[in-house]
Amino acid sequence: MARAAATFQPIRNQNISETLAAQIRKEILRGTYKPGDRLPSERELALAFGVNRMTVREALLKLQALGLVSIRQGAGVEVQSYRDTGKLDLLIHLLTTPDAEGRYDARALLSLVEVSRTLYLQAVELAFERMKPEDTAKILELLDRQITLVDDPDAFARNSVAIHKTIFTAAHSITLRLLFNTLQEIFESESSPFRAVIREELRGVEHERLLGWFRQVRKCVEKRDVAAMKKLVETVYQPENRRLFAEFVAKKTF
Amino acid sequence: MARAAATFQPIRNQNISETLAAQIRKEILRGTYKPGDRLPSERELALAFGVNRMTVREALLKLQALGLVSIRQGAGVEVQSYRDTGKLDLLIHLLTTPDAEGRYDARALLSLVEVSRTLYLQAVELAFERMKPEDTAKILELLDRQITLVDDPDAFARNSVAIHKTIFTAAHSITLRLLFNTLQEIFESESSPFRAVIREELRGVEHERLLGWFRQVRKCVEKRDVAAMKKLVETVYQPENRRLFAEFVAKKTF
DNA sequence: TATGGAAAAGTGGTCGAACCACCCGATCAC
DNA sequence: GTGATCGGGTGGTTCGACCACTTTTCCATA
Repeated sequence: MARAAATFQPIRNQNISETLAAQIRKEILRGTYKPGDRLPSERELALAFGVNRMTVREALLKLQALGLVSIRQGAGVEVQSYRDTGKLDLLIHLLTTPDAEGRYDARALLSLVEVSRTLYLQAVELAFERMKPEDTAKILELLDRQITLVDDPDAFARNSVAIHKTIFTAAHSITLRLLFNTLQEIFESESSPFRAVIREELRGVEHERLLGWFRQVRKCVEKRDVAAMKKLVETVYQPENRRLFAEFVAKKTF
Repeated sequence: MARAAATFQPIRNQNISETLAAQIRKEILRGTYKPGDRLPSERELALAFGVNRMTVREALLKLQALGLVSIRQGAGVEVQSYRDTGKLDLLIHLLTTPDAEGRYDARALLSLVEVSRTLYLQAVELAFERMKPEDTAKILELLDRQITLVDDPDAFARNSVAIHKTIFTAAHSITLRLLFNTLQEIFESESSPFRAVIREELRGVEHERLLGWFRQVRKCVEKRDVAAMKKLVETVYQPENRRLFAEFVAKKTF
């Protein structure tokens, strides 16, 4: 009954427009189309892909929402420099799309970790200040569950995301919450190097040390000890715990 | 020649689909449709608005991208709780859409200021560590220009955004850059209470004090003095400089 | 009576063709 | 050179139809 379900989840309905968007997005991020270039017209793309123009339109609108292209009636679809106009939703694609040489951008991943650390520290600070009894209860419950999951990497990762989400929720800051929602898919995505690096690093940590860390977190939450909690968070980001990550970044791409 | 242009910029092409999206979005944020409710079918909406179903589809896709609704083939369009699924792009709409009683959400604005402060401090820290000669030059140039604009609130605000953008760029962190891009429209939006509050607060500050602040910033940039710079940034967020803002927030909504 | 499953109705997804609104470059008249 | 005009190409919108999927209904069956 309480046993975790088998987590079926293979099927995914491949929207044609989403498939198209992914394909074009990939070409742009790989550099096939450079900023300033004009994409083929909707009619040409429809012909080339063998789909209806409406479907192409929907795909292009998605790229526009990401800030990858600008669409102007009369003029065509122009590729933009994503550094100048890209939205945060683009980040997951930057992390999961290899460049022309098949390598992933390690500096992008580093920048995400840097910002995550900052946001996490702020979330902790606000949460410990504002959280309500039900918030505390839920965090404690998830922490207790986390300790039982050290042997199941996937369940561990999922519960970990749930803990973070609860902390961000407890901060009662809509901006932080929306930010978390936007970044969440990166943490959850299987194809994201983020998950891969985390999993690899966890492999090198002894169970007992990991359990100890979570027990300490639990104490902090119970006592509402912000300072101690922040220190605990910081330890996660300390260089000695980021060995593999540092190696990746040292190579710039991986 | 070097005189600032008159900054014409009124015209804006109102896509029908964007107009539709705005209208439906407004109803959702006002609470006319609550999480779990189903929106009228695409055919019904098309009939009601007197437009084609395709146009309705595009509007709904935009709302889906914001995380406001979930669309499933066969089932309809379901309104979601934006706290759980909303993306960061939704924030500007939360700030600019009044509730059923015509008031704006001051807590949302407060949360944005809190997060902005944190991100800004991190951007400064990274920028001062990584910025290249051309970054420094551009920042100094914009700072010099800023000092000449104290009498023109609009130009002042615009140049201010440009300065922030350059600092975020100098941080050479793609995550921070995309984050800035996503939040930028809030800072620039005329209909955003953000601009209104900033303008109101600036009105109460003596020119000489404002100029002094920017001169100090300039020195920090020249000497790459991170600590001093961060202190300067902090002064902006100190309570005594947030009087009006605090009053707004105290009323919860305004 | 409870259950399983087929049928029906309603939903979003895709299609094709046509027309409208707009941008841009070529051409022309001055 | 300058400005106006025009035509071709682009995205924006419309229409009507069909496909794929979900939900509901309801009937045959155990």
